[in-house]
Amino acid sequence: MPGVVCRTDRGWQVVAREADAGAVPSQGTPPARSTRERLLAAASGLFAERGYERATVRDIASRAGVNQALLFRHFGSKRALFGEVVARDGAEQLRNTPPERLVETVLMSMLAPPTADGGGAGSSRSLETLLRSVGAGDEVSAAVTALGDDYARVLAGLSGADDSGVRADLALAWLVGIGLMRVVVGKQPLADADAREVSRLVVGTLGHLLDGMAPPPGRDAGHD
Amino acid sequence: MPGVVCRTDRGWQVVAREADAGAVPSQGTPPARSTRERLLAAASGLFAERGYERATVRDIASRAGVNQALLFRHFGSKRALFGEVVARDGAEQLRNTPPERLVETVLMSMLAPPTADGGGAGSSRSLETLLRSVGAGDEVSAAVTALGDDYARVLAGLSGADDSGVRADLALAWLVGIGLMRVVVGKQPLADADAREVSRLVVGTLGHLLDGMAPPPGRDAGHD
DNA sequence: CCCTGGTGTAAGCAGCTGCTTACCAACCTA
DNA sequence: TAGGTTGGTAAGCAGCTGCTTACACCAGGG
Repeated sequence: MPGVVCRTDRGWQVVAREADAGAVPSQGTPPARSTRERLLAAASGLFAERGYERATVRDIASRAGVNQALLFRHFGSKRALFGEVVARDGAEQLRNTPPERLVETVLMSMLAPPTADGGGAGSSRSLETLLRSVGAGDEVSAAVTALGDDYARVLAGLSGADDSGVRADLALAWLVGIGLMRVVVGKQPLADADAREVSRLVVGTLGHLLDGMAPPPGRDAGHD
Repeated sequence: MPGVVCRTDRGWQVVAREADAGAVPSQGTPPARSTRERLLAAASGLFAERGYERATVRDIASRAGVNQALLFRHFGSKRALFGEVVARDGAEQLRNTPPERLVETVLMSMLAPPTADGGGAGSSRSLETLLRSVGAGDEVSAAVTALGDDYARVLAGLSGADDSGVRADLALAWLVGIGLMRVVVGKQPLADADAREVSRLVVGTLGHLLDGMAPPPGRDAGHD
C-alpha cells in the first residue's frame, strides 16, 4: 500500500499516508485526519455486521458522516480499506490478550457482544468480520488469511506437539465455526445458550487438543 | 456435466446424456422436465463453489444450457431455487449416513473432495454450500438454518447429557469451521494436512464432548 | 381457420455496485 | 493579489444484479 493517488483538477497527485505514527497535526484546517478514523471506525463496524460484500461504500461513508468520494481518496479502493480494518482490529485484539486466554477471550467477545452499534472504538469484532466476509472471493482472501495466520500463530504456541500448527488451526476453526453458527446463522439452541457455559464446554474440550490453555473458569466440561 | 446443448437453425436442442440411473426416455415431447433437473444440478454445483451471492442466475442458467428466464418460470426466484437445492442435497447426505459416523463422513467428504467438478450427481457438497453461503443475509438464512437443524438433530442423539443440543451445535460448528478454514480460506497448514489425521484429531477430541461416537480410526488423539 | 397452452428466446427494466469526475471552499505562502 | 495545497461535495459513469416482458415456435382440438 504505497499511498493514495488522487486526481485533482490539473493532474495526478499522491496523498501521503501519514496517519500512522507521528501524524502531523494539521493546523488551521478543520478536523482533517479525523475523517480517516471515522471511516475506519464505520468500516470496522459495518464489515463486522454485514461482511465485506454487503457493506457498501455508500453505507460506510454515510455512517461516518462523510462523502463517499473521500473514502476513495483516503484508501484508494474498498478492498484496501478492508485490509486496513482487518489488520488494525486483529492486531489490537492479539496485542491485548495473553495467549493462554485467547480462546476464552475471543469466545466471550463473540458470544456476548457489546450490544450492537453503540460501542466506542473498534472493540475486537475482528473475528466477526473474518467469518462474515469469508466466501467473498479472492478479493479479500488475502486479508482474511493474514488475520487467521496471526491468530493461529499464537495458538500454536500452546501445544508442544509436533503437529501443533494443525492443532492450532483446528482450534481456530472451532472458534470461527461457533461464531458463524451463533452470530451469523443464529442456530438454536446454541444462539441462546449461556456464553459462559459455552465457553466452559469449548475450553474444557480444547484442553484435550492444546496444552498450555488456562483451565475453564468453572468445573471441568468433559463428558463426565 | 448433465447434458450437451447444441444450437440448430431454429433454436436450442438438447442431446441428452442420461448416464445416471433410471433416466426416463423422453418420448414424443421434447425433453421438458429435464430443464428443471439441469437447472438444479447447475445450481447445486455453483452454489457449492461460489456461495449464494456470487452464483448469479445468469451463470446458473448458462451452465445448465438454458435461458435464464426459464429459471424464473420453474422456481420463481433465486432464493426459492437455493432452498430446493439445499433441502435436496442435505437430505441426501443425511439419509445415507449412520449417525455415529456422521462427523467422520462429513469431515472426509469435505477434506478429501471428489476432485472438483467431475462427480456425477450432487454428492454431499451440501455443507460446502452452507458454509459458502453463510453471511449472505436474511434471504437465505432460513434454508441454511433448516439444514443445520437437520444435522444437529442427528448429532444431538449422540450425547446423553441434558445439554446435548448445545453440544451437538458445537460439534456441528466445528465441522463448519474446519470446512471454512480448509476449503474456503485455504488456511495453512490445515489445508494441506492429511485428511485422515485431521479426522482422527477431531473425532478423538469430540469424544470428550459427545458420547456415542465411533472411535477414531487410528490411535487416540488426546494430548497425553 | 383461430384458439389455447406449454416451451424456448432476446431484449429490456429498475436498482444497486465500486469508482471517477468536475467543481467548490477554505487556509497558507509569497 | 495570485498561486498552491488540502478538505469536502454532488453528480455521474459503466457494469452487474435479479427479474419481467413481449414475442416465436409447435402441438392438439373445436
